[in-house]
Amino acid sequence: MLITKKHDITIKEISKLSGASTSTVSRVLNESGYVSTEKRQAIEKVIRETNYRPSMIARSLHSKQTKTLAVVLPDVSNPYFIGLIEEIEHVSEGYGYTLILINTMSTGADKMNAVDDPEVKALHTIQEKHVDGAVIIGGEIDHVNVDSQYLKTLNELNKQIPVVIIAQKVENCDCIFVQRHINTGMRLIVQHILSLGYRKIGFLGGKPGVRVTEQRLAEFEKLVKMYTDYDDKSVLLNDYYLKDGYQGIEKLLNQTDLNAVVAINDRVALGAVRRLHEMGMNVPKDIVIGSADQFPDSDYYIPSITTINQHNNSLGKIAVEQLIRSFNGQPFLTAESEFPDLVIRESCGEKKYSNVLKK
Amino acid sequence: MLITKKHDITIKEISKLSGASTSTVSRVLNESGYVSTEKRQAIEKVIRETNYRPSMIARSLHSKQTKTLAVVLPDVSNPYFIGLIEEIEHVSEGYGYTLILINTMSTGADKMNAVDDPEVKALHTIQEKHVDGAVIIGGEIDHVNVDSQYLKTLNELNKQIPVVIIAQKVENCDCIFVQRHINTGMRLIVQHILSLGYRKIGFLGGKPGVRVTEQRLAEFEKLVKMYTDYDDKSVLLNDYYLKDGYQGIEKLLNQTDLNAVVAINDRVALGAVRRLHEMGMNVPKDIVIGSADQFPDSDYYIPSITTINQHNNSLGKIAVEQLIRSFNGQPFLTAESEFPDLVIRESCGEKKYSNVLKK
DNA sequence: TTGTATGCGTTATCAA
DNA sequence: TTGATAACGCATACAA
Repeated sequence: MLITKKHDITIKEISKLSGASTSTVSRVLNESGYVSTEKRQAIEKVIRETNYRPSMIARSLHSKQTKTLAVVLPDVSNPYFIGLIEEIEHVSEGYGYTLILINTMSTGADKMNAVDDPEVKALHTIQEKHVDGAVIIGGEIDHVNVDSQYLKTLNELNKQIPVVIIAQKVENCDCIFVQRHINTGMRLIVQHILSLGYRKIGFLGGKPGVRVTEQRLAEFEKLVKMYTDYDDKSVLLNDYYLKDGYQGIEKLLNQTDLNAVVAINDRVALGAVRRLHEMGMNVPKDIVIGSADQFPDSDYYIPSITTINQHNNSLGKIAVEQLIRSFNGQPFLTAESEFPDLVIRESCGEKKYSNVLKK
Repeated sequence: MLITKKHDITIKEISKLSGASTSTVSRVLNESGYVSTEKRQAIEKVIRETNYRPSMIARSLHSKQTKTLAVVLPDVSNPYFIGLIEEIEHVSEGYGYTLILINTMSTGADKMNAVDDPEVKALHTIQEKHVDGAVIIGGEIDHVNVDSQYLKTLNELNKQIPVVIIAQKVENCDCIFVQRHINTGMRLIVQHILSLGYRKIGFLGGKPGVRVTEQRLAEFEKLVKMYTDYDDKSVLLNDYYLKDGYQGIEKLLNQTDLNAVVAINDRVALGAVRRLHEMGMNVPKDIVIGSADQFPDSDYYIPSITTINQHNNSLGKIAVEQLIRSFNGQPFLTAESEFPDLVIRESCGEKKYSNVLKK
């Protein structure tokens, strides 16, 4: 059974059916120029009856804009990205833009050469689809050493359409950057734990070679060195997922003795809490776990996670607005997200636990 | 500072620069027809140097296909949908299709009239953008009484492009449906709890008026009535989120005495577990909580949630493949997801707790 | 107030 | 093997 879909109705047919020229139909479509009430009503009637909708693609060919934005990210299943997508979608919709979503991790292609690199491929797709602007979140651009081929492609794309990147600024990249406060969040959580009296503090999660992670680690080390005898065995980097907290915490505790751990985010924290539970240790009684990056739902965990609200979603709004400004030829503002907040919950315990300095 | 983006390079300019006609350039672009090695190399050189990429929108105007699929869903922050998006993205990418994402809840518009209805609007957008096919997940179509205006729009869209809906089949809708096993999952979890010996079992979460929820509830009631003295006070419907489990469990226990609860999904289950914890009750010792729909990560909760793996993601793959089949004029297969599996974890306890019939 | 003609970037038909 | 040219659906400049 071969399915034959009905031929799309065009402005020409509306023109014929209504006895007006295509120009006149176009005029009522765009509410531009003068059209007699008589003709207008006839045309509107036909449009209604035929369920006609002008083709955006034909329109785009003429107008040079597609009213479409692209969002590129490595992993839609990551809560950090999901919040951003939601916000970007919401704001874009408000401005009349539709979203194209590209999940670069989903390709699973080996990164053998530039052509097969999913991120480079994503940029090519963007160019072909002629979106009006693009938001890029994380991925290659987050690396300490950004692949030069990727960077080149990115800069070329940016010559054609405005590209906003949600990440820490990269020197030789011409795109617009929207970033989070770099060290504030980490400082807040580490100082909280130090203030509670803990002195054997570890760092868990995050990928080596990723700038945010390296920067957070540096800030962590700076602070911890200030107040404790720092031991670099108290650091374990792996990745950002639950399993990394789960597996990592055990390794970390085998390496060194700790009574507090800062996890790179709530997922890693949850993974760690779970493993500790299985090992017969209670959080926060036996060991406290804080997180440097709040994810949704972690207030429902047992224990709930003491963490940092980085106001990630505000980045999404800012990103889209920078794009819109760019369309209008307005200068972009130097953009940073809202100031991070410490969110005190259960996983680091309460004041009462901290009357004595915790060795 | 007004940003002037560089004029897009077109096939014409490649033609000029390479000294060949646009036809010839088009031929090397599409590897169609014969082109002398000499010309081909000249053209390829220019393409490389100029970084030229053909405009998909101009191509689409001619070819009548955009190589784009639309995905419409109510709420991207819902883990059930995220898993599907991920799968749909992955499979689509494999077939060379890009995704447009429409999150109907994000508009927040009041559903006062059909024109402002975000879901109807989404269908209009799809039509305008001339995507090749659409996947619709949940939303209005899930309601017991589907809005007639919406249904009409949906059927009209389906005349123009293939539309796959991931939901239980609706009688007067002509689209292709891809569905989950209706009652199997609920049966598995209820029978598990009954088998453990519990006899005072409640039902928590899900929205009244939504078909999946009503069907699951019906199945729940059927089974529970078979083995226990059923009391309709043991049912509380509200919604699908954490807060619904959190708030709902308390109300439910105020209504009636229970020693087991089936939650509509893992999020609701987690919300309930958390509230019970705060109320000083232990899960599973004081009360057991099972879930009818597995979400990611619930194996890390404390306690981990005993639940049903509905293999939701397989629906995403099936949906895209139905679309592709449709493009090729192949008949669609009656599609159901994989058979659900009971996932025994901690929240319903273990065998040892069930030696005696639990009143 | 309305209609004709042209162009947008590409592909395909048809000659050459 | 190659190059004009028409066509895709729409918007606009220009005429009428």
